[in-house]
Amino acid sequence: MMGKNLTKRSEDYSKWYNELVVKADLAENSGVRGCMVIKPYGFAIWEKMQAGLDKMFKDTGHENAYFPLFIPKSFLSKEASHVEGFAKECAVVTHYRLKNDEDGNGIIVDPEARLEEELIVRPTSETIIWDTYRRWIQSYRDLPLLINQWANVVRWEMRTRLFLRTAEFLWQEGHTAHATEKEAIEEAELIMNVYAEFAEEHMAVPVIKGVKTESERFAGAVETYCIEALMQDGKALQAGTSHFLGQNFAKAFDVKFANKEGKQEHVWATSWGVSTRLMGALVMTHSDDNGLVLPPKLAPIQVVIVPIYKGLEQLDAISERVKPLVQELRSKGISVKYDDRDTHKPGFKFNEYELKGVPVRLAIGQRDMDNGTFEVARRDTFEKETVPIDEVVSKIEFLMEDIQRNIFDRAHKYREEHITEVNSYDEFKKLIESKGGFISAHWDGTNETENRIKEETKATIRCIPINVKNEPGSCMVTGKPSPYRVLFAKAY
RNA sequence: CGGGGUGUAGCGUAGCCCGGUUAUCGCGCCUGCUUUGGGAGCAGGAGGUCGCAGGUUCGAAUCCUGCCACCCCGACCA
Repeated sequence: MMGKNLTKRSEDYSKWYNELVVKADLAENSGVRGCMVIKPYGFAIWEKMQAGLDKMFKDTGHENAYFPLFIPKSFLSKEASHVEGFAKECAVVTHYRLKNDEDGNGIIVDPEARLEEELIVRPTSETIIWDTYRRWIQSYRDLPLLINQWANVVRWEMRTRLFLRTAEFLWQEGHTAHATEKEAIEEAELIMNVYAEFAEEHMAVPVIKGVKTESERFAGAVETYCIEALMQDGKALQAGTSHFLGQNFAKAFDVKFANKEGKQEHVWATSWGVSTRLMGALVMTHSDDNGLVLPPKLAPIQVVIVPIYKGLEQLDAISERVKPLVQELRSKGISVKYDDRDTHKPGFKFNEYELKGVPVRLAIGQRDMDNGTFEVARRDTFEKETVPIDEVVSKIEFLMEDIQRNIFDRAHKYREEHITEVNSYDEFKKLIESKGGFISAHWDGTNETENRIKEETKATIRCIPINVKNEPGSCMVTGKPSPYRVLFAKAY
């Protein structure tokens, strides 16, 4: 089944999901158009992501709240570019009742039960939140308002992809209100940095921080900050966005506050979000042909212990030796599974936990019982080592750090090797089709050129990197002046 | 939404063009014995509204119509 060289061949991305991810038991298609079922093991990874992000939000002064799933249609149309961006992909609730059909067609929508105003299933919550904020904000003393919500949203996409673009997805969306423009911009930048830190420190996924060009910007934003990751097949993935919304929503929803001088001003806003798409990023960054490779910080099971035995007597003896080790590891906050199922052979279990990406595997059989050792195997490099019992805990503590660091370094090296500077459009076209990855090139700053490149090569400007160095040059397409290089890639 | 493709047991599939016994095979599942340091072997067994609804026909998995879902390409997008 496995071993089909998925990592190098996944320009056919469905291989990732239909063979690798699903067989690793993370998720499956639900049969509802474009929706997925996230299975327990996959959801456990998401819960760890949630916990990590949530702590970072709270540490930076944010609070959680919850807003309604349904948005009155009229709300959505208040911010012009916002509605334009989302109108084409909204699920709409028009009725509130079913009934038995008199002509025997079973249950039908009761035509009598039409809503006076249709409700939109939220594609994002800016509108309903800003309608609420209007009532919550009166004075500069009410600011800043720093709120996040964990929720599901629905976007009726024409085409869906497991994890990367499902019709319904789980995410967090932050919505903040500030007294000054400067403070709001700082908030948007802060969150971009939080996202980048989470991606790199927790997910071990290296990202490039940057801002979007006008055409890639969020509907209703003045500036969109983003983190961009590179997958093993050479395609880029937008992993998170943070938007400076200016006063667009404040004006559309009439959210004003009295400043210290008693004058009414519109507030300045941000919104930001990451979604279950991060699960896709995690899988497509680290996995190999044997299945998932999970960073220890996000692995639901960090250490699995597999006994190798003949007969229940041996199993009992092994269990006795394993028990105190499990206790000690748990007391150190390491999640351990002792798999003493008698229904599967050790070899089967080895493969199963590799498929699931468990970072460290311990095996113990008669040989180890006699020698007072465990066999310690790491998922990222497949290295195996025999370790004396009293060194096992420190070995595992070392591996938790080392695997986390190693898979980041590996992904980072790959990413660095796939950022190519290019000075001619011919070279650009060649590279985007062959090597892929990010291409750093000069662009004249116009929509027209960006669109032309997209039409001719399918590559888009992923971002203008935040730490871009001034390097005047000329646009690879038009030859017009360009102040710095931007990053292009084919993207998911 | 446009083009192409698919839907048969939990999973993967043969059969469909050219309608005709009891719908094929593998994995998985159940029972028993032997196994257990890298996905076990043998023997026996269970499991099917052939995506859904109509139609043609003596007879439909197979032909026709409609619908639904999924996959690929395009447009769109976290």
